[in-house]
Amino acid sequence: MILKPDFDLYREMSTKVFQFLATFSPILEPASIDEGYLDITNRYSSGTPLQIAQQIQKGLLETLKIPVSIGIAPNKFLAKMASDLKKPLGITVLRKRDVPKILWPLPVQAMHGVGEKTAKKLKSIGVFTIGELAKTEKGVLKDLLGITGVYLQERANGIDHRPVDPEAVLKFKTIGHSTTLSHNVTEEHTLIEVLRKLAYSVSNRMKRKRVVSSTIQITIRYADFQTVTRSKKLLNPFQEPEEIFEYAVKLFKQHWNGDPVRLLGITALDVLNKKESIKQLDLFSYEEDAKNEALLNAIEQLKRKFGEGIIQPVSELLNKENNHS
DNA sequence: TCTGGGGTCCTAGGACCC
DNA sequence: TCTGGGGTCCTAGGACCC
Repeated sequence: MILKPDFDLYREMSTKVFQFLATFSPILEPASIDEGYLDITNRYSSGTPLQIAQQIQKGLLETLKIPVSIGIAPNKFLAKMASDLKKPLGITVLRKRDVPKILWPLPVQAMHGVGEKTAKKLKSIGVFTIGELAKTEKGVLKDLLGITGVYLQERANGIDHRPVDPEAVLKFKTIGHSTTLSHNVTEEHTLIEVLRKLAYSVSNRMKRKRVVSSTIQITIRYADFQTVTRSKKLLNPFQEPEEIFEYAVKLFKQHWNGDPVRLLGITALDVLNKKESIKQLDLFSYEEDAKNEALLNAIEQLKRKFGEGIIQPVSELLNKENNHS
């Protein structure tokens, strides 16, 4: 039976699930529409971790008819791995001391964060399992994969210092919309009309979330699936649909090579809370600018007289006193 | 498996500055 | 006229995830 997806419904259910989870601990970090981390350290009054997990699983199944799998572990990585071990309606405890026995025999691809490309690179140096990854020297992995390699090696050893961050949802960085066209399109005016619709969607979402952005990006996917992104940082923050449309069209006309297009997208990068952006403007009002200039001049003079070393103490003092005079 | 839509994080080169 | 060593910002793309 083929059904149409209904993302409004999924989002609504997702909100209910997270509201329910929040009753167990305020330290809740949604990781996607259907996954999240809950820090229940110091929440033992509600029961043991296993009892809490059972309450969550039972509660969600009975009230929302949502079956979930839960991983209980000392950090985010192990919890995620644990939740994947038993899949429908599982509860899995993964202790750090059990990592060698449970995780190490698994192929590297089973690790959260290792995809096809990384697995292939690891294979090229003879690393096939999580255990082999855990025992590989960090320097070797850094050369092969950069900082990601260092993180992966730590995680393969059960180490993950990332906190569960309930503020993370508020720190979203991009808002974008894209659409795959029903057929490949070559007519410019048709493509521009698509950009107009996308611009309005992006603007709507930005307004709902009360953010502005000063960097716009467009995505063009050609018939052969080759995908190109082009971005531009602008002088002033934007939020209005007509602004977004105008800049998007500009970028599109500059960079479209005329070939048939399969997908178009517009994304606002580096989005900023509107309140914060106003605050920043306030800080740099003319009056403040004048004060800052006087301050910078004073610092310059001190630097000339006493050398670079004077800068640190002065700025620390200013921070401490919170008094620019 | 001929591939939807929404994201995050990391890398790297070039322009520019002191 | 060219040079070293340190840094930031902007832009484009890759890998990965749900």
